[in-house]
Amino acid sequence: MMQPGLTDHIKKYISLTDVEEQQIRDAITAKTIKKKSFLLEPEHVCKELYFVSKGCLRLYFINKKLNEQIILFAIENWWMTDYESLDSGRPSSYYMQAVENSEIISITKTKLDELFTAVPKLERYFRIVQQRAFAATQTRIKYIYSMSDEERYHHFSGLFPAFMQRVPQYMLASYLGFTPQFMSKIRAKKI
Amino acid sequence: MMQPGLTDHIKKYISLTDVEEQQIRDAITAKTIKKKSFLLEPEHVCKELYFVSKGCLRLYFINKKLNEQIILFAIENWWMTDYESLDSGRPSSYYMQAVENSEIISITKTKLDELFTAVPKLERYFRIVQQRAFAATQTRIKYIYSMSDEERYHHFSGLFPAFMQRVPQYMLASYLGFTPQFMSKIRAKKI
DNA sequence: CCAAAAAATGAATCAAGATTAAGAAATTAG
DNA sequence: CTAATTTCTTAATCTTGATTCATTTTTTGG
Repeated sequence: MMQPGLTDHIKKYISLTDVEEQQIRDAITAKTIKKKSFLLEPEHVCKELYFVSKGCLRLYFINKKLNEQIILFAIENWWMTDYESLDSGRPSSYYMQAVENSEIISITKTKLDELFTAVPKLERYFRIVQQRAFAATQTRIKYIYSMSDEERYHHFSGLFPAFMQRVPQYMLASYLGFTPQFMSKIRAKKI
Repeated sequence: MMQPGLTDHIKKYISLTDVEEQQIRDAITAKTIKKKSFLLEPEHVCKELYFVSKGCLRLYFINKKLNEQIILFAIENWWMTDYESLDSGRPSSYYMQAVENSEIISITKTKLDELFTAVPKLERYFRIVQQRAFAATQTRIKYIYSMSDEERYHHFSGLFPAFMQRVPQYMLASYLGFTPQFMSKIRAKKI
């Protein structure tokens, strides 16, 4: 079953000729991945970028206290990769895992670089996508530094009520930077 | 006095013809700004991007407790703007201020958009720059979530000893997300 | 449908860092 | 050179959220 996939997303930002669209399709690989399966594990070099057509991914690492620490989620129409590893060629320190059964489009860094040469317009698409991602992360830092954990929980659940339903609470707690126990405590206060 | 400016930085990532270089020069404005002067204040719409040729900028806001909270520094060869305001046209909530007397290159969003049309190659430059900025912010979030404030202080001062000397301690404390008092406490332990 | 695993809750104690309130040191401007 | 402002430090107390450990609830797989 065909998802409203990558090229549709690209066409929201730039126009594509049929030829260009085909060049893109030739460079990418669609895959279906099951919940809990991994796209990347620590010590492996990250060689691909992933676009979520359907489903949800998380990027996390194991901190010193041996807890999972989620850095980022990606849902429909978001890209995810470990740019640090991808750019440097050094091993990643992250796990990238499907939180739900997901439809993913992957492209290797090599293929993407070729694609940038073949379809230079794509630079624009990625520039815009990257800029949005940066702005979102910037805003996240603002919230981390300006709200208490409890405030951030309420703020986040106000902004993304649907997403709250989609992932286990302990993952949200991790993403928001506190413990599941504390999350329970907040929720118990007022529902 | 001419700084090794923007076009030199651009040419680290893409090649430019003399014509293209001139087109860029025509679109930008160089300015010298004094320490403590503002490039952006809250309630104003951010209409420009700034590139630091020399000096240092900070982006901060006033939090609920009426303290300055620094979101980001920019030193030589970094861009700074409020993408949220720039993209949406809504008023910013940030101050952007020179931490040192600085040499800045500014370009309006309008001019930059024109420049992208005139010199499409620039999309690539900004895509790469944007990607690095995103990766850096991502890494920052990782550190926020995986280290204690004290650890983060030591980590940061290990990575950027020169920068530590450049800005007042209370600004570093703010950037790292804790109070100047706590910073003094850490420093008193062991120097 | 049931057993096992995963996820959520609860309560007691603890620790990192904030807050408050001085005061000392360093910078800056006139 | 000196007053004024800015920056840094110290110490006592307070708060938020972590830790620990146990239990309950929910989900999943066979």
